[in-house]
Amino acid sequence: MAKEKRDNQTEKLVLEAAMKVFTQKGYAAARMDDIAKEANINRALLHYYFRSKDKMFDLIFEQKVKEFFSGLGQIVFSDRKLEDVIREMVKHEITLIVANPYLPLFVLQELQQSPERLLNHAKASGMSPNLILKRFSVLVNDAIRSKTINKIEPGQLLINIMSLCIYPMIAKPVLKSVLELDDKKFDNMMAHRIGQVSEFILLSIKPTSK
Amino acid sequence: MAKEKRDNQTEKLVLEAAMKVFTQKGYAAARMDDIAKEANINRALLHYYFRSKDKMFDLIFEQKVKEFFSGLGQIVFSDRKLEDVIREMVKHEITLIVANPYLPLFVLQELQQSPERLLNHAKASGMSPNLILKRFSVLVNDAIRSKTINKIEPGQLLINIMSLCIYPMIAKPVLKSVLELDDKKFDNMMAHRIGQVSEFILLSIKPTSK
DNA sequence: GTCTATAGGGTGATAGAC
DNA sequence: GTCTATCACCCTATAGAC
Repeated sequence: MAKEKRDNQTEKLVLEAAMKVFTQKGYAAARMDDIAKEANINRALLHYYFRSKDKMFDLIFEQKVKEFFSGLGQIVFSDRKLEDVIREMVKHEITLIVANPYLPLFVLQELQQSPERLLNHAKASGMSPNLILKRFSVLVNDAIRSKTINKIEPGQLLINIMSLCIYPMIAKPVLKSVLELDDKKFDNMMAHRIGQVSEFILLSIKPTSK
Repeated sequence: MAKEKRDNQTEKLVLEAAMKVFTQKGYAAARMDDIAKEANINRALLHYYFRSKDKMFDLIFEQKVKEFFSGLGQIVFSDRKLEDVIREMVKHEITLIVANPYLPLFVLQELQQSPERLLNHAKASGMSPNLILKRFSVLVNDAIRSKTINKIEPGQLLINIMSLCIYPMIAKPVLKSVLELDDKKFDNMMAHRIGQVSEFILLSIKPTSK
């Protein structure tokens, strides 16, 4: 029972351990030994399941990039009006990020080293970032034309939304210190931001002269 | 002339090379050999000037944290009205970051590994992040009381400002791909954002019923 | 101050017993 | 499938000649 029930569960176990170590330390600082210990497993077994550190990393990175981008597509391509789309985007992004605190920094860090990986992986997720922008632009420009919102460049607005959702978690150590929060209070603050950020954005694009 | 004029210039040369390599690759992935080559110098010389990789790193990291935080203090403690303070903050942050593209990701990445370093270094810069927040809160709360702006939590507003300025550079590879920009156009876009972001923020906090 | 050579420790990967 | 032992390489750091 101790040594048998595992089999193909082990692979999953190892992947989770690797995910944790890679995302927290980055590729270069991650040690095969860290991953092995995290999974309560022998170092040699890692190579038995996934030939090399590189192979393991690629597997995880690809999956994480998908997580990072997918979901947005569904929201943007729904038939909701812009205001609700924005609310949904903010809620989706912040929720995802609170559940995966190390994800954004990890993805962005590794992406600097080899930016070309982005396109491949994102496309493999069935929803390219470009498509999302194109659709979002249509929504924004329609809203501008119908005077539902103020004039704003769709690309800038999209950047603003992402920034407001993602950056705070990346800067967690700074913010914890500056705002004098412990981990629990920090998470509460992030949840609180779902409403705050939506309001902040919607107030900004609301037509000035009603 | 080739081997002599250096002397104490070499130290500076090496620090610049180290800064470049460390900020681009992070501590773990940075190689002493990379730094040596970047500085056109022998590997052993690095240890002659700065005993170890760690010592070198600390020196650079401390300086970069200072860059990251200083300047904000002067702006916040000036006598300008909130609107101008915000404009100045945005301009200062984006300008600093465009000039040091790898700085934010580097600082934030290394900060995750050892968050406690933040307080020491930030305080050593003579302007603790906490002080900045305290002062900023006074400005915001005064403006709220005098109906100059809408009600908003000062901490949230500060986070928003930082997010909108810093995140885009961290996500540069993603944005270049999504917005289909080359390096030159990306820098132009960031410069363009100085005005865009200021407007975005000020519109959001502007009193609704004038 | 600057170089070459090398020590010393760590890390990814493999061989081979069970 | 799982383990121990070990190889081969890489990287930091130092010793010592010049």
